[in-house]
Amino acid sequence: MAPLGHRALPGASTVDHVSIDHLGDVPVYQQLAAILREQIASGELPGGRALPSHITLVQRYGVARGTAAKAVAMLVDEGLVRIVPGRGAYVQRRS
Amino acid sequence: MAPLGHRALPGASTVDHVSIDHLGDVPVYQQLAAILREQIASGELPGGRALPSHITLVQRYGVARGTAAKAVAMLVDEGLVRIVPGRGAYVQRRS
DNA sequence: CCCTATTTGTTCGTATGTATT
DNA sequence: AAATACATACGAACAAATAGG
Repeated sequence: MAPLGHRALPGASTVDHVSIDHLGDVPVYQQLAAILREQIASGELPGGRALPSHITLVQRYGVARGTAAKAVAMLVDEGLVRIVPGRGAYVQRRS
Repeated sequence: MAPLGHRALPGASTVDHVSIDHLGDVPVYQQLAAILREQIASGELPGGRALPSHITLVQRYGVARGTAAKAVAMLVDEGLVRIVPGRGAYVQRRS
């Protein structure tokens, strides 16, 4: 069994973002949720702003769409994000 | 149990919940396959009806998704169920 | 009104890694 | 060692809602 792609994410583009560790103990969807949660907390993703789409997250972080959806779903459960059907995911405006 | 013909509401599930024994000798996926097979045979799951999704089976019987998939795959092999990709698993219409 | 594109949600299939028996 | 079971992850396909042309 091939020891899974061990390549260190070649597209390590301008680290405007944190990379995902596909080999560590922390699940990918939890890592991605943590990244987005941090961007919300820091104001990089302010209230009312749309989150990157699933497809964008897939391209930007190298994860599967289902994994991206799972990460966003976590933020929805936490009340940080609101889904608008057919539109996208938006950062909740805090009162 | 499960008196046929007294169904007031279409979606009202008779909670005749058969439990899975995770400690016995019979593999979980075989137990689950037997449960579904019985529901098909009894008409509780008639021809054309969609089987519960993997996720539903996970929540309802407390098994892993892979185990639920394995159980459904058995019914497919037996010709009792037909898979429609992206849709779900449907009970075969018997002639 | 119809068509297309975008986005989210959900489905099944499959593979991997780990733990247990 | 082998079978079983679970969690995670990726891929592909279908559906519904929305928006714009």
